[in-house]
Amino acid sequence: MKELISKIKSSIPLSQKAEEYVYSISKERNISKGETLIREGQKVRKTYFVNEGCLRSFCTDKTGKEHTLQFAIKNWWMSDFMAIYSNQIATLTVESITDCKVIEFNAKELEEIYNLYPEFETFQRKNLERHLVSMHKRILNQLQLTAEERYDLFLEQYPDIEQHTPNYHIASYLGITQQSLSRIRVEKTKK
Amino acid sequence: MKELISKIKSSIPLSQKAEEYVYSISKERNISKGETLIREGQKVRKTYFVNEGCLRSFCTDKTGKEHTLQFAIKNWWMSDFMAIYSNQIATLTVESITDCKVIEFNAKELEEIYNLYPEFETFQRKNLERHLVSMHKRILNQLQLTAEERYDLFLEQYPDIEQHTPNYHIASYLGITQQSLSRIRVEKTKK
DNA sequence: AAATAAAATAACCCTATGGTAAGAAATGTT
DNA sequence: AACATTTCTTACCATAGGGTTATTTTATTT
Repeated sequence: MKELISKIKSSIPLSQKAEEYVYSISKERNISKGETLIREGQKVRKTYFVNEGCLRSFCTDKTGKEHTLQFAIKNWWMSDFMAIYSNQIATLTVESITDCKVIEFNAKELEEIYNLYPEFETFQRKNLERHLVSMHKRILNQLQLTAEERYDLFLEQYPDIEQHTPNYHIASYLGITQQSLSRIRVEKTKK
Repeated sequence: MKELISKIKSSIPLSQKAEEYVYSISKERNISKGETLIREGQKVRKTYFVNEGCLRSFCTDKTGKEHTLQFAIKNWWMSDFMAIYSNQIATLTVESITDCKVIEFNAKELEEIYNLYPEFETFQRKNLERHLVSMHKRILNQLQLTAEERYDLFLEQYPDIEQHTPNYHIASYLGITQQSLSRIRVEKTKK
């Protein structure tokens, strides 16, 4: 819990009571590599804050192919936000691609904090802003960069992920096939 | 202003004072087609709420090609949120693609409402959630749909935009060239 | 209505990426 | 260490979409 609280405290003032409440509704969990935290088609009850390791969210299309929406590393939130915010069944699956330390929140209880402690709503609003910025950048990158440029950027943004996840997950994040990524990687070593 | 207030009131309770404050810092503006509201490279001072018409935000790459990030129709906010939330110079241009009625806010003053009226922060948090959901969907569509499927979806989501904007803006939103979109449209009429 | 400008389509060929399948390399398991 | 499984690479051809340029259509201006 330390991690989240220190993160919160550095960005907004948080009262003793608010801090205690956050403790009371959260649960530190050690997740081992390959666990599924949220499953497509089921109700989404949890939201996760990553302290260590990496989570991945993806959807599966009709042909069975996976498409990675996000990798969440330290200090990022992860859930199926489409499901939570629109009150629908999960369309995403969330799984751990490394051993992780996460803080688990019940999504409903997290909603209720806002009424009790407005300072927490400020914290969450800022997280949403940060998340939105990151999604805007992602969309623009997808529109204007080549697959190779996107891969370079990915390596910059997530320098630690490459070692921990198979390349086809990265490919599915970049919007290309495993084979195309392999080709790009090979050409890179030639240069 | 009526529009925004009614929108706010339907989603959250808003005190008389908060309502008056929102009035005091906002300005109704009639925008004619083709005006530039935010310009790439300049400081971003304004955020817009669309009551009528349609705004478009886009970035321009090294080769001069435009990439459309968003179309904003009734009840959506528009600005360069990357610039505002990261306190940087605009990388986007925002222009009107039809005559519009918008409510203009000074972005800084909008920040200050949150301290004065926490109920406004709730409103804004919900807007951010809605916006985030829309971006997540957009990314997943880009990853899993063909250009033609994305175009079909676009026509569903923005049935009124097609008549008001040149096709190359739509193409730049879909991530394809004007010529490819033309090809898709022609094939569609054959079917 | 004529002239001009802007947008859309068409036709060319080219390139990046996809699909499939097979083999090589790496990793995990007994 | 041997085997099985997973992941990565290679090679083939197929295809969607890009770049360029020309032509047609539509919209705008005079």
